[in-house]
Amino acid sequence: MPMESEPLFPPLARDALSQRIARILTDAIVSGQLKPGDRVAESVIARDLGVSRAPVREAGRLLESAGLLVSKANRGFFVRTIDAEDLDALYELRLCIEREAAARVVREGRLADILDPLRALIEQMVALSAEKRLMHQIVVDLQFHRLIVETSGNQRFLAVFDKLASEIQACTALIERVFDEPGMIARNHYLIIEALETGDPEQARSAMDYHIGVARKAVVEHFRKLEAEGGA
Amino acid sequence: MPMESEPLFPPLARDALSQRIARILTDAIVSGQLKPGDRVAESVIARDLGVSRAPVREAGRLLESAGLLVSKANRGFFVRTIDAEDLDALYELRLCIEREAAARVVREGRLADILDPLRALIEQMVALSAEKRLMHQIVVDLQFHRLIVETSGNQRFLAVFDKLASEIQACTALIERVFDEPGMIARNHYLIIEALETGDPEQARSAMDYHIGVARKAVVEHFRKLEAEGGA
DNA sequence: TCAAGGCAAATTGTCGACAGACGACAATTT
DNA sequence: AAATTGTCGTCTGTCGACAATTTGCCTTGA
Repeated sequence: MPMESEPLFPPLARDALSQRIARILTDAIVSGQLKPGDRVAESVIARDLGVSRAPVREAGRLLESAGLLVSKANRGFFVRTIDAEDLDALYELRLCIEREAAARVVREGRLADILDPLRALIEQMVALSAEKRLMHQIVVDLQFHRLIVETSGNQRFLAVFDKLASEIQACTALIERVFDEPGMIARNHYLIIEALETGDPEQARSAMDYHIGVARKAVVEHFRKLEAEGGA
Repeated sequence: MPMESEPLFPPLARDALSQRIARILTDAIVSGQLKPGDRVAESVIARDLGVSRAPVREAGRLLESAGLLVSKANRGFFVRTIDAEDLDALYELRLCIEREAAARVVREGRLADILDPLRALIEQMVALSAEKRLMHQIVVDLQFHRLIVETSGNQRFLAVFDKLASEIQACTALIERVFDEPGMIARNHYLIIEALETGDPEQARSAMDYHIGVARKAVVEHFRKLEAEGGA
């Protein structure tokens, strides 16, 4: 007899145009087709896609709350611009969350559940780094961190992280290659695992502090340079 | 000669319909007219208010990203339910943010800018506490904390705090009177100010830790009791 | 009596249309 | 020539209508 708890056919995601449209727009932003500050007019998108404006609008709101778009009254949506200061604030928030999440994972003894997946993700990163596929590497990087936050068991942490992650990913096209010391970033993640393995929440916390601190400094500096040259 | 930096006429904020509707719904939720789990049907609201469904929908999305509503596909909006575990996670997140914000305020020497307003807010709280106007007191309480987060200068912190605050406020109708030791909560805020005045970020951090920790425990316990008796 | 299936009401998802708001450019004044 | 005002096209905010989906009820059959 069939277990009804195991859906043989997942719900055939016809969940609505709006979600599909949101994905299309997201891809366009992440891939750099749409650049920060670009206007995203409902009517234009709707015409192009051959749908009415309603689902486009819906998708816009979705991406707005994801932090990828901003809307001005009576003017519609624009791709969110982000400056170095903003990025710095973002990373500081990320720090607060992940620091605590790492400590929680250790404290509640959940580390064993995810050690293997974490290691697998690092290996993926190393491989991608060797192939110079930075954008893809960043995705896996975020998956690594997400897994830790998810395992912390605090749903709120995860929600905030996901929002931050989507914004970070949206910057990928701008980041290009921040630092390319081959496989360095990837391998640095082993330090996090080691700290987690000590079983000491405080060490987990400070390892995460350090790791994110490094990324923060690198990314923010990179952005400051971009602003200095291309800046208004 | 007129200073053009001083606008004689402020921008005549004529919020869109959707914003007004969002406010109406928010009030209904905060005041307890709409209870957690209640259905909020677009069509019904639209009929009642005498507008079309579009702005109601918009308002729904707004409150969804504020965390007051949730939406199920093809089923519409429902007032968000919140359980003790969820509240606990919420307070843990709040802790992470405010702890760091307090430290930042001290570190960047911004305390002097807000000492007076903070004291004024505490006095308001004391007064409201004496009048047993708990719901109003909570609003002022949140303003106190918001001012600190705002002054920290990290926009991300503020954004997250505002979202959390709106959810906390939405629970007010359920919290009723958690603990009523007259003026106790209000006066406890002086401890925070004292810690901030030491100029030591670490003390600021731990004062905030303690303060929010107390609130967290009280609120969560209160909720557990509610669940135990009224629980499904 | 109860389960299965189907029908009807209600509600959301989507659409095309219209009026008002905004930005850009042209016309006008100083 | 610079600044102000008038005009126009484009886009959003809102609307009413239709299609698709869900839910609860009612019928039907064992």
